Amino acid sequence: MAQRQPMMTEDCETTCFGTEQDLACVKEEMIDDQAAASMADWFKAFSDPTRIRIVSALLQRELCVHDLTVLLDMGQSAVSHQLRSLRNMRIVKRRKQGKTVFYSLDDAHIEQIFLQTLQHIGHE
Amino acid sequence: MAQRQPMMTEDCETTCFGTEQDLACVKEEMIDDQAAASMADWFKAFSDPTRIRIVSALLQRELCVHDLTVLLDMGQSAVSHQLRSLRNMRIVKRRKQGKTVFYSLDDAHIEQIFLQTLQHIGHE
DNA sequence: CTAACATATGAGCAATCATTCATATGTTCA
DNA sequence: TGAACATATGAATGATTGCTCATATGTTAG
Repeated sequence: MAQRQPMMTEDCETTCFGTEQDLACVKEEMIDDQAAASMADWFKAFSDPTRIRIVSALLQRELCVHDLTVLLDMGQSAVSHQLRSLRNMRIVKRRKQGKTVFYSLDDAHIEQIFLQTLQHIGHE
Repeated sequence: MAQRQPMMTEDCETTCFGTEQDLACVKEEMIDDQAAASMADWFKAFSDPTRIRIVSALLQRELCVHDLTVLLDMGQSAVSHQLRSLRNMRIVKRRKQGKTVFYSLDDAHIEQIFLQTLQHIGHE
């Protein structure tokens, strides 16, 4: 625990390869905290099976909430909650028509990201 | 709550656009549950700022655990725990050299995914 | 062998999350 | 207006997560 302080000075040049300068250089190129948080949030939006399935359905066409509950075989409230977070992340948008609310994708890149990831997962 | 049963039969053709057949067709094309879970897990691996920062550092070069703790300004245990989950997801691999363990990326696609996402987040 | 070091890991804890339940809002139809 | 419907939302709850603390494992030097 108290080994952190002495490490910074000299040891690092001997134990790990690279000098302090090299480390500083890596730090310079690293993503900043805010960007890291944004990026994590973006991935987090897709980090749940229910949301993945919703996006997968909406990739095919616009759908109302009820149809999504049927497709996902889930309660209306659960679907609605997830749609809200997808909406907050600007992944999904809504269109109201009478009593019904239709949801569709709000981001042109999603299909590409989706297919790319599917392919990546595919060969495992 | 009890409105789900009657919905399935006729209402859907009137309230939401599309017939039951159309819905069945969407369901057919939807991602299956297992693939949805895999995909969610993959995204989950990148859904935390600490892991994003680790990957960001490793994108530049191989690094030992200690150097990562310095770069991230975090406790050794926290970094080690996150490295383990990245390792379990095959995002990161390790190479042992004496006392030191060096980590590096284990997936060629990560840089592409990373840059693509950064670009996506960028214009907001 | 022992001491110092580098990393890994299990338990505990606070925070976040996904779902359910109950209810609210808003729309259409009679 | 009132009833039925479609969706949204707040509270409660169980599960998961990310971190800390303490300690274990493994390595090297003396």
